[in-house]
Amino acid sequence: MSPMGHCDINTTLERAGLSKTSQRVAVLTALVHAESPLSAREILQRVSGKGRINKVTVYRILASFKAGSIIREIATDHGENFFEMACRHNPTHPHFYCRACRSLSCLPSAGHQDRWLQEYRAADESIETVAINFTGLCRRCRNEIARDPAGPLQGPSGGKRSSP
Amino acid sequence: MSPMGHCDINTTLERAGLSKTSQRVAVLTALVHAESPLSAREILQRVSGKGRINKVTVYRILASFKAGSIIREIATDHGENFFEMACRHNPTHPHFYCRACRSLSCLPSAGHQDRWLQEYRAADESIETVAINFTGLCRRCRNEIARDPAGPLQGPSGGKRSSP
DNA sequence: ACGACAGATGCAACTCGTTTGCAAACAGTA
DNA sequence: TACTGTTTGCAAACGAGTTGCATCTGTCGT
Repeated sequence: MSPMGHCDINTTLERAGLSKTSQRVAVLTALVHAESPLSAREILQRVSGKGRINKVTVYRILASFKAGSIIREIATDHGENFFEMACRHNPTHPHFYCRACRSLSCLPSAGHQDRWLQEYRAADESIETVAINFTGLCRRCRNEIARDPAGPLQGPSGGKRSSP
Repeated sequence: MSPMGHCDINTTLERAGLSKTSQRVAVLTALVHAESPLSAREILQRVSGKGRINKVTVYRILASFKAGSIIREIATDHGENFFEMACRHNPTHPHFYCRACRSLSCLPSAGHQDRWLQEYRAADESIETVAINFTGLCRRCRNEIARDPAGPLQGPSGGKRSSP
């Protein structure tokens, strides 16, 4: 989907002033190769195979990456946040969040987003980021509901946790 | 700031098919009179004075209000979500979230928001809501940092929880 | 007004994402 | 190689939000 895998791991870490540890390389690699934004949990899963790494370390690495503007964080209802590369190959764009399966996907850029950021920044220099988030049901969940309207996936409202 | 207080409590509850309990009236009143979106915690505080009410009840009431399209929910990094009236006196608009004091405020509507919702809906009917969220430092926190750059409020990155 | 019943509330305990404190492991440098 | 600041792992904590269940309360029919 997104033109990923372009960013060099070493260069990226260097430019952010971060030393090259195996854990940071692993997390960054996972993010660079991700087809869509990843949650901390997903990152931990993908990285656990290669070498020993801890949940806490993942969170700390993500915090340092965000501090170095290597990645962006995308908030969702439900508390679980997602992370994606913030390199020039991946300009800011809207996201779509499925309230049923709680997956996040990227939408084509509306083009306005960075322009807005500039405009609003001029008006009030404290603004640092813009996020445009769409919510609804992804195709798969919509079909699932059509098949079983009484299932665990309710209408545009419903409970928060989908799994018991 | 926002032209609130216009919505009749009874009518609003009735139209959503919700019985008129003292707790629902209290929560709805708090939201109608709020000058900016409120978190569940803030709602609980404001409502605790008037009659007995429980945290869980607040969450359940908010869920039912959202189900009835009485309110909108605004997600933030940090997991704490905010709620605001969704009546016709308060059309959808962007929000600004201060990453330091974690307050949420309303921004003037860019006008695009509802139009976008229509357009994207046409392309993929599963989309239900759009959210436009700006992040940064509010005026107060910016000044605070200027005064004490080594204080608890770091740069555009930093940790999440501000309190110990 | 009264009584019954579905729906709403309170309480306690829980889940889950995220954070903190501290000691052990590590990287970069002298 | 020894030294020193950084990074990691572990366990425990935190806070928002949720669930199960017993109790209470609107609402509706009489």
